[in-house]
Amino acid sequence: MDSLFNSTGYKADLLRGNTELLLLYLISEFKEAYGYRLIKEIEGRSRGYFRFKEGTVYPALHKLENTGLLKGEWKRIESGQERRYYSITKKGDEVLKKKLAMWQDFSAALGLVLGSA
Amino acid sequence: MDSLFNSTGYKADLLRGNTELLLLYLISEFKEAYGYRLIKEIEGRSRGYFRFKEGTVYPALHKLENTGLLKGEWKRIESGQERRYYSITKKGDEVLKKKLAMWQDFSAALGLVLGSA
DNA sequence: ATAATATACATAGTCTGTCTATGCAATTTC
DNA sequence: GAAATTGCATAGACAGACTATGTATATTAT
Repeated sequence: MDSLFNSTGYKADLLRGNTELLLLYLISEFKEAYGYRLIKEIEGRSRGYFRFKEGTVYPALHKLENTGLLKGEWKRIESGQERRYYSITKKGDEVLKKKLAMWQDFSAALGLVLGSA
Repeated sequence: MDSLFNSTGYKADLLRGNTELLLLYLISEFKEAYGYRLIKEIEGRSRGYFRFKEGTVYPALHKLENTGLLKGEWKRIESGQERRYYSITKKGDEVLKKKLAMWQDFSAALGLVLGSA
């Protein structure tokens, strides 16, 4: 199939570069969050628009941790399950600010070209 | 270098999926346009923000023509140079409308998550 | 005159983020 | 006890934007 859409309902390409922004933003807001929770939170806040794939989120979190933007820690909850909790680092906070500004600049520029800022 | 930016000044990832939107939009507005003109027009309208690469635009135009969204035609101008002029097809116009709506939905959803629509 | 810049198009190859698909394991709900 | 949910993981496919390079003519600057 050669559709504009994929299983998520939106074009995956649009997400490029914004996944990290969303993850950093929410982890910063929550102080501490784990992958599964983030997937559900993003889906909820966007009223079901975003439906992040595990194959997108977990590798992204690993990368953010490996590059020092997040700090991860395993915690065992009452039920016995393990969860990896992430918190944002100082460096991560700086990158978050930059990515936010980049998104705003980008969408403003696109609006300029489309004549409908 | 592990910068957030590339030579264009913005993160290339953000452009993903939006290049075709911009090209279709401007060709639709101009009725007829050629690659080099589009590059300059997009740069001008975005006040220098977008600086499309030839390696991005020409292959994109070829793809849009091959998939029937654009119709291309060689024309020789007075100076003797050849230009390939593109016009939008009926199918291209439908896709443009969809892509515009997709962009609006996407940025609205992102705004919801970021709590700053 | 001639060197540099602008116009105008082309394409092979690289890079990388998202997706698909699959796997494991415990818990909760039907 | 079967199915769905929670929770994490990763290999491989895919595709779009980039880098780099090539061609050719025209214009501007020195």
